[in-house]
Amino acid sequence: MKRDKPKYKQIVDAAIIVIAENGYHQAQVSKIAKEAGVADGTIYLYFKNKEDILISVFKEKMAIFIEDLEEILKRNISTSEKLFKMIDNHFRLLHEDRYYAIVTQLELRQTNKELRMQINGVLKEYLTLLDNILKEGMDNGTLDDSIDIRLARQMVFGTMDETLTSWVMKDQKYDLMKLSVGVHRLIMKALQA
Amino acid sequence: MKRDKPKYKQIVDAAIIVIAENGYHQAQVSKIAKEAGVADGTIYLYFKNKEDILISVFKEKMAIFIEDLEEILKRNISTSEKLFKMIDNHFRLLHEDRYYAIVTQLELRQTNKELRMQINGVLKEYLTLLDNILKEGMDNGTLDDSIDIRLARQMVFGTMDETLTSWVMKDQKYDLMKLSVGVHRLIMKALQA
Amino acid sequence: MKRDKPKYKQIVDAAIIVIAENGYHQAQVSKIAKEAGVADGTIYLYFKNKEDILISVFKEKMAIFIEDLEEILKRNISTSEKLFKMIDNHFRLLHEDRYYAIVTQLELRQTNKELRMQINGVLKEYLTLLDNILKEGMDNGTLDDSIDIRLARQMVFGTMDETLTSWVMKDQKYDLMKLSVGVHRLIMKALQA
Amino acid sequence: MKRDKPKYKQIVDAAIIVIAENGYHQAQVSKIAKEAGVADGTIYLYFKNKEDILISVFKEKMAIFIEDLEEILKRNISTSEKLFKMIDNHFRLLHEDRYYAIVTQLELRQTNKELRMQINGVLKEYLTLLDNILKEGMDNGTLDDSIDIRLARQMVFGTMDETLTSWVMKDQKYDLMKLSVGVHRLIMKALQA
DNA sequence: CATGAATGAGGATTCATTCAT
DNA sequence: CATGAATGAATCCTCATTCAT
Repeated sequence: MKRDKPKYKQIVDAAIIVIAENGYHQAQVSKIAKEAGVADGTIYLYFKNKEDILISVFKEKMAIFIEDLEEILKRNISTSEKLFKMIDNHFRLLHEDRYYAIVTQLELRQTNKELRMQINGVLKEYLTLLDNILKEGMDNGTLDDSIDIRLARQMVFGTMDETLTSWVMKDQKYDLMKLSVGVHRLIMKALQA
Repeated sequence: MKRDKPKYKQIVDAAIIVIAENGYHQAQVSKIAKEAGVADGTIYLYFKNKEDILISVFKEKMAIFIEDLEEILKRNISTSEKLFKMIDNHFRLLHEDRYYAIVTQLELRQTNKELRMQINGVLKEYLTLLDNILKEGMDNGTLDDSIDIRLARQMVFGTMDETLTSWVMKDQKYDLMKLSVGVHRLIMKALQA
Repeated sequence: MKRDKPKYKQIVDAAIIVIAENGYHQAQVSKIAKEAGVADGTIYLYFKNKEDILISVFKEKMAIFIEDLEEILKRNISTSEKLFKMIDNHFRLLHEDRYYAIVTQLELRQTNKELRMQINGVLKEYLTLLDNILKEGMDNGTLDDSIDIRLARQMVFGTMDETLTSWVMKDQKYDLMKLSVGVHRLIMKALQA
Repeated sequence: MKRDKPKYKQIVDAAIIVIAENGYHQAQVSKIAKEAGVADGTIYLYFKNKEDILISVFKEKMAIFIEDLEEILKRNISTSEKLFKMIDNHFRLLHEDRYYAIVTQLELRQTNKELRMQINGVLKEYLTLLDNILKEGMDNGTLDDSIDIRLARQMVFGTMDETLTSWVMKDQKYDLMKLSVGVHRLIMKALQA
């Protein structure tokens, strides 16, 4: 499996750094190769083309988000706590990797429609898990089941996304981790039964 | 004033159509010029460069959003009603101009960081008016004044934005106008005192 | 019409020189542009792509061959004389343009199959005129009408082509024009009734 | 001797197949290696470089042409019969190996000037044998000794070559072997005393 | 004011060849 | 002898912008 080889990871990590530091449009393949410490041509032994690198950047990291969220879902805790853990973990993962935060919140959105469609496909899995928490909450009486599930999801994700993008655009100057409590409280107030 | 001349408006309108129909990356200056019925060079008599056209596209339309919102703020109605009018009017303006909806929610986000910083500058005026509604609500006891104003704003705008983007990405297949009531109710529930 | 503009001809002429001097695979677009005294991008105002330049090189010159041959066909001279004029004129045109001789006899044959198919399409018109001379000769009793017309044509063209290629590969060191009499005599002997 | 080892032949045969099936420009070394069932690097134990493979392809087969022609020359038959046997054998060898026919008549001509010079060197030996037949014919009074020997050779080879190329380009749809009689007759008529 | 022909910088990708194992 | 992962040079084309008319 190619993605288990060390150079695969080297290149994905290099891509994140190069995109974060130079911006999406200035992230040339040769720059990524140099950062990864491999020849330009080596990139193409592991990736079909440049787009394939970008998809992989998103997928590799998103896998961690999904894995964490699946673990949270399995825990024997309340719906409210699950939502808090989701928000807090999501914020934490971006807080811990400032390069990745820039890449997902700003740079990867500059891609063409086709690439974004693929990114959305990956994102969908994450949003489905969020839907599962929301449904569970509506079923167990914690959340207001008269609220449209899609609207609820858009509110949760929209609020998180806007909060994260603002934080990144302000050069991550304030403490993101302090915000998860407030975001959770607001969301719970909006959704509770 | 250049922006009062007929060709200025011709070019801005042409840009919206060309971007919406071809996507941001396929919206060449020559295509915009052709759609506007002017020569390529004429564009540069009215705009500094291509970025300037895009900023203007955003500014011209955003002026209407701001004008409408200022009018709403002046009305002698409750804070809740003001928020509803804001959401409903915002949705309506995008609902009425499907091209502009595509351009703001999808295409204009593919621009580089610098351009988006400028767009955010324009957007800020609109968000300040939203802040004014929120402050007013907190002052008159309608809204919970323990909520951080920035967080409240991010929730309101994030929810609206996520709702609009989903609608555009689903090819505007369902009725956006029906959603304003639900969005307003959710937001009020989250923010009310 | 683009091909009437001076730059069109400039570029075609430059392409012939660059290909002849550097070889087909070393004839970069930028080299052709430099030789033509225009910017790289200007090439693409007159030609769809690099292949289009090469087709045009062949077409432009071949038009002269065809025009001349059509004129020869109309003359009130014997079949033998027509064949001689064809050979002599063909040799003369390549003799007068040493660059074009290299390009057609050596370099243009290195192209891919697709391009050669297109070149053959242009060449076909010339060979059809040759067929007309041969048919006329068979009809008026000058040439042996028991010879397969296709074979006759292949003999005439094959002999000319081999003669020309040998001359070019020997760096055009001997006098090509002296050969047309011998080639004509040999061909007439082979074909005469 | 490297060329006696089994892998040498494997690689040459693989090259013919790969070039015939994919075309010269799509015949990558890695494809040839795969077809031959060896590693890419192994190619370079038997050949100096890619060009060297192509030369060898030509040489290996041309050796058969030459061997056959030498045998024909030794026979106690007339000059006319020798010429017929040469043409008939040449056609037959290409008729029996459709891949090689494609490679020599079409694909190997797409090579650069330098490689074709080398190919011509190999071909020269064959053409010298042809010259010997022609000289013999002129000496024994069968052929017209006033014809320039080089011109005679160009006519013979040019006619054969043009006939073969046409046959290959028409996808070898008609029976090549039936053409040798006609080609021989035409050539004899042209050259006879 | 308006035109549109001309400019020229910039980058993803392929593939022959090498060399450590 | 044999392998195959790694190398890195090399090029066509687009399109925002200019400026002579």
